[in-house]
Amino acid sequence: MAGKKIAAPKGVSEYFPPRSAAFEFVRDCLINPAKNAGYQLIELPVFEDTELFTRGVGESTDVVSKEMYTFLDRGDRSITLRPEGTAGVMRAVIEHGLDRGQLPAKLWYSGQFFRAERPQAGRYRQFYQVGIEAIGLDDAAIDAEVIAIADAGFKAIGLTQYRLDITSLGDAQSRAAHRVDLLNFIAKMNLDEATSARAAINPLRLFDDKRPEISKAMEDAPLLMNYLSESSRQHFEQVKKYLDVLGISYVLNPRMVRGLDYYTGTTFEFVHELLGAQSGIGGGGRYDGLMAELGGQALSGIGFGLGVDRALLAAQAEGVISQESFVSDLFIIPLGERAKEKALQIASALRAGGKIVEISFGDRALKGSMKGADKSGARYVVVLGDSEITSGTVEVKEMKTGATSSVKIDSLISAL
RNA sequence: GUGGACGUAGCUCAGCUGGUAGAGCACCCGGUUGUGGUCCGGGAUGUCGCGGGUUCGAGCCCCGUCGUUCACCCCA
Repeated sequence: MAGKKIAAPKGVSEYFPPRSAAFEFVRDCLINPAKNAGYQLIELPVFEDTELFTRGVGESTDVVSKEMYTFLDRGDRSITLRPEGTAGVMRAVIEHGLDRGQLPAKLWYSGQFFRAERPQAGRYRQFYQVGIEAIGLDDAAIDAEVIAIADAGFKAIGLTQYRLDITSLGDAQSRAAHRVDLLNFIAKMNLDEATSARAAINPLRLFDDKRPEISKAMEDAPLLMNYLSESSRQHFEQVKKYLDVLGISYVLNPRMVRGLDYYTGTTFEFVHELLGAQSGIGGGGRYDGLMAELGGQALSGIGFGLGVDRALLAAQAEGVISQESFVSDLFIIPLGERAKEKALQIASALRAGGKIVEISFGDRALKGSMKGADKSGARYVVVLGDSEITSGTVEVKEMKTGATSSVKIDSLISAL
């Protein structure tokens, strides 16, 4: 009869009481600024045709080449659990013509994402993200607004010990010009095999290498920032100006690298100071070629993904989440069968009126039920027995003060 | 995928040079009839991650495996 215990799959993040309340709080903090800015919900599948990611995110990226959960479904279709959100949103926008109305199309989403990496502090195989996408607008003001929305979410949580890194990856011409010089520079560097292989795929990656000898050598490497075309440069100047107007401080980081191939122009990253190696709590940027790459019209886009798990970790590291226990309005303790039935009726009436009501079932000892009421943080407690039912009156006890007062059962809702 | 640390009750952990398991918190019951938070008394709980080996005997030693964790790679 004793079955073997089944554990959760490796590396997933799970939230259960009491911490789940903090998770919910953090997630809502990150979502609300998007809603307040007029973004609308898009709810998408967690699995997609594998080709969406190989084409959209880029075959050469680590995410696609070694971190995807890919499998064949029963119809022999290659399916992949989504490793990020933007590609799926673009697919849906193109498929359902969401780009046919007034632009920009402004969408937000939240949910689980999947990457088959080795788990680590703040890095899970299933993780939660909140994201937004603004599609079809080139105005630099939207870049700043998108960044501001992310920033507002982190501020709503109460985070202060983080910084915003921004840079511009420029347009195609900017990057092509820079790439030639960068490859020449790297060719003189005498790298080990694995590293030069990475450099061949995307030379920008070397800017991100944490090994001291590499990062030292890269100090003199040519920066993409100095190769920006005139239009890219102007756009970026505008973004910075709008950020200044918004009072959002940022660090210009020309060595910043993002892991997804589709980024162009403005890119940014929020980095938390107390988090250890996986310190990115959110990031995003422009992806002006993605729509066309996926078969849609050539529209630009900008968006972000924010890590709910990491934001929660950051909030705990900063100690900004108040230990707010669950609080119900009323806790009813029925004594006896008749009282149990009455309690069910009272509770459903009060709940219909929007009150949070719990009933202590199971015929526990009164003392135990009272302890349960205490633990739940209930504001009021009512003990319901035969005498209360016949009199139609209960003693309502306020848990914080211990004071009681008589209330007609029928007028409980107004008394609470 | 690579490397280090760890894996004992629900949680946090103790367990000396190998001799068949403990504390605190939490939980349950009680301290005279139906009112919590303090205090006192009592109680239940573990195949010591799993599998194998060494040994008269292993939670303590060895090997493997799974998991957790930290770092690299990479990223939210």
